[in-house]
Amino acid sequence: MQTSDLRKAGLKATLPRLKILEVLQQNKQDHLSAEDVYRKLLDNEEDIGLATIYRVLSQFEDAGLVIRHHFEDGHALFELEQGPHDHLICVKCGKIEEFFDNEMQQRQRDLANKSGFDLSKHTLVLYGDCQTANCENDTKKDSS
Amino acid sequence: MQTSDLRKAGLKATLPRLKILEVLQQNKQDHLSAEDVYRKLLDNEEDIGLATIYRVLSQFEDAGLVIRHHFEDGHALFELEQGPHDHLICVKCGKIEEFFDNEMQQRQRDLANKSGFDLSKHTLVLYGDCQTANCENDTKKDSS
DNA sequence: CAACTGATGCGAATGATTCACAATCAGGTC
DNA sequence: GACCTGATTGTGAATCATTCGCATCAGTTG
Ligand SMILES: [Mn+2]
Ligand SMILES: [Mn+2]
Ligand SMILES: [Zn+2]
Ligand SMILES: [Zn+2]
Repeated sequence: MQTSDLRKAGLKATLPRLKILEVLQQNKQDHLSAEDVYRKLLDNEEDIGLATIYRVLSQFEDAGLVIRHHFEDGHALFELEQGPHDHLICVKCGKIEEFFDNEMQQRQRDLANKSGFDLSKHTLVLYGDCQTANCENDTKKDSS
Repeated sequence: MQTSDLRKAGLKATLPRLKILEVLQQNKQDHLSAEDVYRKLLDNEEDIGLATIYRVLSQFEDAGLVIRHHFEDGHALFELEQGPHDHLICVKCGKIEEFFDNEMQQRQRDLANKSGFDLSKHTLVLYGDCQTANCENDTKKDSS
């Protein structure tokens, strides 16, 4: 039960929070907007106010449970914290892939230090053409 | 004269466009919001509508004259295109430094290829504590 | 310098996100 | 278990950055 996850984060285990966490866990692989979460909850007969979703996602972010991204369109996308990784986004179909490269992380740390910064986090997004068969058709509209 | 820059980009050399371009050139080192540009123009007695600034900045972006960034707050910041470089942002004072690392770029290309992507651009931002004496006071856009 | 066409300026519209606040709930206390 | 109290929620209104609509205006071309 994720009740303990919430308690551990210093948050009361309320129903909205449990349901939102559940949606995030069921979509580990995706990057969801607040609206996406809202819709998925509605599909599940859970009518939770959009403002609550925004509030809870921010609380989760503060608690280190989720990561908020601002990819190129400026809108926020959320995902469950699952360890460090970076993103590869297809500029044609919008597909988002994840990857992790230790050597790159190391080099980033070195570069930051070289400028006198104490690195705390980073954002790396690679944009390109995924060149797959089903690209382009599937134009930027995935869910469920 | 930057009139030729605009013509070359296929844009009419109008006064608003020339003035906006001028502001960008006078602030090469900064990353300006549309509002910032608007204010700087007002300071210069140039009263250009904010909507025009947004429109022109987008046109400049399409023409490859400027780069639009969405750093963590989601709001757009613009800068004149001046060749590839990445950013280092102080999480305390908001200072933005630039750097370029060829080896990193190479590694990014390799990683993208490994996933079958044809890399077209990337975004790398390192966040950390700049640890300088005038950090924290200088708070450019911070509050709390 | 007239005509054509695109560009501007304004204010209204939009869309994502936040706020205000009264009603409700979770979690500890007897 | 009932009670209390502060935290949390739902609702709608408010905000903020950004975009649109449209009447007017200005560059460019010949
Ligand atoms: Mn991810
Ligand atoms: Mn820059
Ligand atoms: Zn694709
Ligand atoms: Zn600093």
